[in-house]
Amino acid sequence: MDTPQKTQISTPLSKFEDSPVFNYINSLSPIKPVKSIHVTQTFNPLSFASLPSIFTSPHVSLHKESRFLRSNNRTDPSKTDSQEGNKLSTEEEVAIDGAQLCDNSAVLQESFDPGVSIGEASLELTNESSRFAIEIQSTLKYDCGSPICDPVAYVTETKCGSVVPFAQGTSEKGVSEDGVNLDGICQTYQKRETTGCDWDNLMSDTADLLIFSSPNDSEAFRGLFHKSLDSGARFCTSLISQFPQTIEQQKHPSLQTEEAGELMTTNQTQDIVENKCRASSPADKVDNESVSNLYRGLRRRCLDFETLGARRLNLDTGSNCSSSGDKQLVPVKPGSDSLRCVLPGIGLHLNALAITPRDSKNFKHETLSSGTQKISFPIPTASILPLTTGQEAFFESLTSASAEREMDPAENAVELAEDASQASPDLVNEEFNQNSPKKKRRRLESAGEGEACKRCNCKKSKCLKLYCECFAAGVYCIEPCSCQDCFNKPIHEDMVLATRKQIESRNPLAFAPKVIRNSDSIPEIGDEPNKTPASARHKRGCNCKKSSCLKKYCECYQGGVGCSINCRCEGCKNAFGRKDAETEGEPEEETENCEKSGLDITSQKSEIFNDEEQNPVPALPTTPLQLCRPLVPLPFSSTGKPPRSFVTIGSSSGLFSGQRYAKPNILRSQTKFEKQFQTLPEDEMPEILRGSCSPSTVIKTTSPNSKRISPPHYDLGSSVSHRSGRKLILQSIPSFPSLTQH
DNA sequence: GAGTTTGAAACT
DNA sequence: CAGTTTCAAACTC
Repeated sequence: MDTPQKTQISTPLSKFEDSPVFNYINSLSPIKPVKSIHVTQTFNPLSFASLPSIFTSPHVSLHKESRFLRSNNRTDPSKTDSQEGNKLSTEEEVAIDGAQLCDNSAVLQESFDPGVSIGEASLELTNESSRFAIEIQSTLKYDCGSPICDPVAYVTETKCGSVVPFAQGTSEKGVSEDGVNLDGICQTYQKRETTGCDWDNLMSDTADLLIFSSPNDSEAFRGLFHKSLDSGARFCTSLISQFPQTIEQQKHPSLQTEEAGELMTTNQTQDIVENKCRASSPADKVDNESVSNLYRGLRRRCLDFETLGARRLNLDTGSNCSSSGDKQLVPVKPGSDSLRCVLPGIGLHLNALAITPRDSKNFKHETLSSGTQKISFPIPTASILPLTTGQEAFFESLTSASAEREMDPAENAVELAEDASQASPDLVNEEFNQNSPKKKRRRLESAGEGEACKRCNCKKSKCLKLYCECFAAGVYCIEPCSCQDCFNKPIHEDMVLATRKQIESRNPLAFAPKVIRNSDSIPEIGDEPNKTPASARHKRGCNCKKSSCLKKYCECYQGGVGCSINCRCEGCKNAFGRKDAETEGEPEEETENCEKSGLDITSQKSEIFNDEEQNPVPALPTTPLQLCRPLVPLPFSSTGKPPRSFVTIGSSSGLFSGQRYAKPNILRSQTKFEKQFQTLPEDEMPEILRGSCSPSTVIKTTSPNSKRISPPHYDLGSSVSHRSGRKLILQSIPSFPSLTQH
């Protein structure tokens, strides 16, 4: 019955150790560090089979999942207690949650405590990571199929004294099985329960949000990674700090450090819960839930960071978060895409920068298709890493998994548009799976044809007409091009510029992106269903007659956007959004917007952006984002090159960020257009906003500033769902304080 | 890899 | 603006 861990770790519980319930719980599962693999599993059920034995059971996930589900159900009397099979009652689970919270705090403390031993820290972290993964899984509701639960482990591991009460609280009905003091128990229990419930509810309720949020998290990770020295913990801390610190600070004024911040996460939550519990009114409970949800979302993010931080800790013995796990970062690194195609001397046009969901899509596609890859991924990584400890590997895998996770959720829930960030995953994937032909192919594509690295095959146009993709994209032809008699080279700059000028004179928007994408709304081109981002449309529309807008012949389709009223296509079946669908209910605002944007100089029809309408696929009710997204299979498969000219409008997206690419010679004439487009983001923004929802599609890792509006009804959730983790946090912050004050 | 299909670009 | 031609990508075999 007594696990070694229990003896060692659960000192505070001594009082309650004797309780049958407690013992029972302890007996259920020895504490085991959970491997990050779970995360992967979470997003890819298929991968379960391939899980290495190394990792502790998927059961945990199952348990957690069930746990969350239950929590959800809790509100709903008709909850299904498949979990009853798990020997832990709901209350127990609640207790576990509470324990978990405590554990988290403890873990955090320890992990960031300089004095803490690495091994210990890593263990803690591992658990945390596992939890995190589990939670994610739960959110996704993947059924792991295993009843086994680690929740116990939480209890056992819990270093918080609070755990005890929580365990006691297991008697939800107020009856203490142990005979423990009911008063204390009840109170504690209520707190715990609330906490647990809230968390659970949050998890389950916000499953959608989570899905979306994870990308955000990923972004956050990326951000962290980018800040090589910045620790994830710090990031988390900052996030946390934004939260109603008041409460926590009041209690822990001294907590200013990262550690404190993390602690605050849990502590605050508890405090809030406490307060809520004290307020017995149902209304309060509701509020509490929302608050807790907020916390939860926060916590989730924090966990990610925490994990990272932990990982760092492992890597950097002694130095907290001093250095970020580069390995993780590398894969996640948003800028990776840029690396691919950066070719010195080659100018990059806005169009070129514009898009490129494809790579990322491909990446996703591959990953999804082969569940094993994801799973295997962590292992190789671990092996690659110098890390000797399994935990290290674990962290590594976790990290990578988290990175993938970002993408997966998006895919699963809805097709999220891809960003540069995704491209990076692509790289990662490639790195780890170089063996597969697909990857190779992709690599070639990305390397040679990537957005910035278009390759043309012109024979008669001399690459000085829009026929030439390179030219159209505003880039010089480069080695990979198979063009003949090419004049689109720096050597012929004058000619190129002159030609461009000529073309522009004929059509000022000739070099403008054909598809304007909101950075946030980039549709995924992968195999997943897509939706057209509300803000993204082909400016001029297509004219397809035979392809039904289902092939790349269609510029709209190629661009990953739905057809609009601007299109003159026949028999439109654009997976990203059919013309007819769009026409049915497009707001006229769009038109205004377009006109304002100046893109419509050519008197192009206004773009219509209503994903919902366009997308026949029912949106997920819970998440605003989901609502917007169409679940259309992603058209672009691995091979797709980026569409000719797409512009991602957004803070981070390629368009402007793309300028980072050296754009030496390229067509200075462009500047005019560039200016135009630069204005676009803002102009477009209204469109985005107008769109019932910004297509959750995207996760622009790089765009912290992306303008976006959270859907009206979702206070917390909406904010959470948005891509940029920071952004989300900020949004949530305002609401949060008010809630906490309750 | 060659040939066909397709639709945008260019031209009239 | 509409019709035709040119062109190169996308696609098929």
